[in-house]
Amino acid sequence: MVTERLDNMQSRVDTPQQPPTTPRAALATVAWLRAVSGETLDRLTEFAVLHRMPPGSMLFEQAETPAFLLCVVSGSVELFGVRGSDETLIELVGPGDLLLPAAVLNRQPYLLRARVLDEAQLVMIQAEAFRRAVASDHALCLAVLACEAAHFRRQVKSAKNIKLRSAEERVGCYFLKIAEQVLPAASFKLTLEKRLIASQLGMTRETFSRTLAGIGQHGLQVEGDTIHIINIDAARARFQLDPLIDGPEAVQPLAVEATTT
Amino acid sequence: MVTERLDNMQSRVDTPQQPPTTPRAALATVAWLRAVSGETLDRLTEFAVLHRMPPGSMLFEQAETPAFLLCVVSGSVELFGVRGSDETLIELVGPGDLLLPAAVLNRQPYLLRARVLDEAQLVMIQAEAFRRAVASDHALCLAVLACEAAHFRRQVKSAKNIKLRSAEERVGCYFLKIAEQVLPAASFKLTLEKRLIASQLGMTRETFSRTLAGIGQHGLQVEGDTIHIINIDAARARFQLDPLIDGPEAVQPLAVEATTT
DNA sequence: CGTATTCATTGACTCAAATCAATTGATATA
DNA sequence: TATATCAATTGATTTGAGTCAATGAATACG
Repeated sequence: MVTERLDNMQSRVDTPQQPPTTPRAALATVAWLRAVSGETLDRLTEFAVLHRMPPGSMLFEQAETPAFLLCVVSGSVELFGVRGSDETLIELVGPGDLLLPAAVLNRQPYLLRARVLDEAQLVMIQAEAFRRAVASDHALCLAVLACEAAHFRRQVKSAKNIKLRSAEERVGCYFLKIAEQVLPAASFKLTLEKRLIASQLGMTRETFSRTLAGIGQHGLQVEGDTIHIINIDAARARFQLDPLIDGPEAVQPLAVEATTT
Repeated sequence: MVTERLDNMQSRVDTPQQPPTTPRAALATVAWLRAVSGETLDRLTEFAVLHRMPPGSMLFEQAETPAFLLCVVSGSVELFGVRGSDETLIELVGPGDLLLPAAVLNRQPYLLRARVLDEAQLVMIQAEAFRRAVASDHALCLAVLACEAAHFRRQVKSAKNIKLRSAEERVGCYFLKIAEQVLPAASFKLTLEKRLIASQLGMTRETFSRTLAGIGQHGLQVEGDTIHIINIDAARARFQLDPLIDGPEAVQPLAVEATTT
């Protein structure tokens, strides 16, 4: 029995036994900032604050102009596209990830609404301080580029998932992907609320709920928030995972071959 | 009567009367590379080639590992998500844009298939040379970051469009957006094939075709590839453009306030 | 405690959009 | 000129998925 929450998210450098208490210490836990100099991190966090926010906290609203760059240290944040009273989950962001750095860099309005899902620690860096640091520190710029590249690829995968697969296939692949990860466990629990999975997969709660029964016919029995892996081969036969859709997309620091010049 | 093809695309620095004949000259036409030093552009194009490709040419296939970074100088390129014999248009790329730089930077497989739409001139830069240049030149790194940020935001907008709007709304907003841009013209022509618009908007050709009749009831009469703006207010009333979905998303070079340090 | 409130499930029904199929028109191609 | 080929339209039909509504289960709360 394993949980799947972190599968969608960035891995931490290490498992911090005690949470960081300063912005500086918090950034030190972010894996993809490894190559950035201490001085730059000092500069970034000089006027930064580290906040702990309870679930449900609104971090920013769609169309707002960013005042801060937010970095998730722990917990998780949901990013919604909003239209009137409708919300659709566009991205789920976890430890080590930035919240829409593209908007902050470009001084453009946020395209999404951000709300805390699991109680989160967040580093808040002044937007202008962040821009200046990116503009003046090459290593940071490279790291942010890698981060942004990962975000882009996640979006493309999500678009392919939604445009190329039926609702049942999306749900089936979502479960099968987790099942493959937790094998040889015989079952696993969902850590995400079903309404969020449904929204992320581009369907209504009801449709999602209904497809669960259908999934049961293909080796994955759903019982509440527990999924029992009854027949993995049947699931594999019905739902074919595609690494170009279902594969993980981690932030990769840019690696170049040794310069022979 | 105005065409709309370029609306989705990057603007050129200037309108080059004669097309560039060397990779170096080609990169000089790319607006967002303005701040990059001539030496770096020289280094980038040292082993680069400038190719002219006819419509239909396949540039790379999904799952391939990038050997080159491709930069579109003129013409346009379609990027498809592929599943078996199904293709869905994920992005349409025009002059001045890079083809999936994220994959090239990360040495990861392409998530999409690239095919020439309008005869295109392309600069092909060795992948490793590109990575080295980004790793060693801060200005280039910043420029690519801005480019990648724009791509990310385009993807988010597309996801919101598809997940929050009905098929008719997507089509209506697509046309209305162009109509607003060409006003006070009374009509405009589509430069994109309808099947491509349909695919980009996440629907079948047939559905797209049918919605055209419905759109006609709201002030936008479709006749072949010409759209007549009969009643712009009716169209505005039915299809509400949202800048956070329909707004343009150009590559913006990072600007920082003057350092007062 | 009982009582809201939120989430999940289920049923009945509707409807939007896909599918299948045929036709037209336009553009190549032999 | 006849013949493929492909894009677009249109009709008939199916179906996948949304909507509306009711219920149960779990959790929060006064």
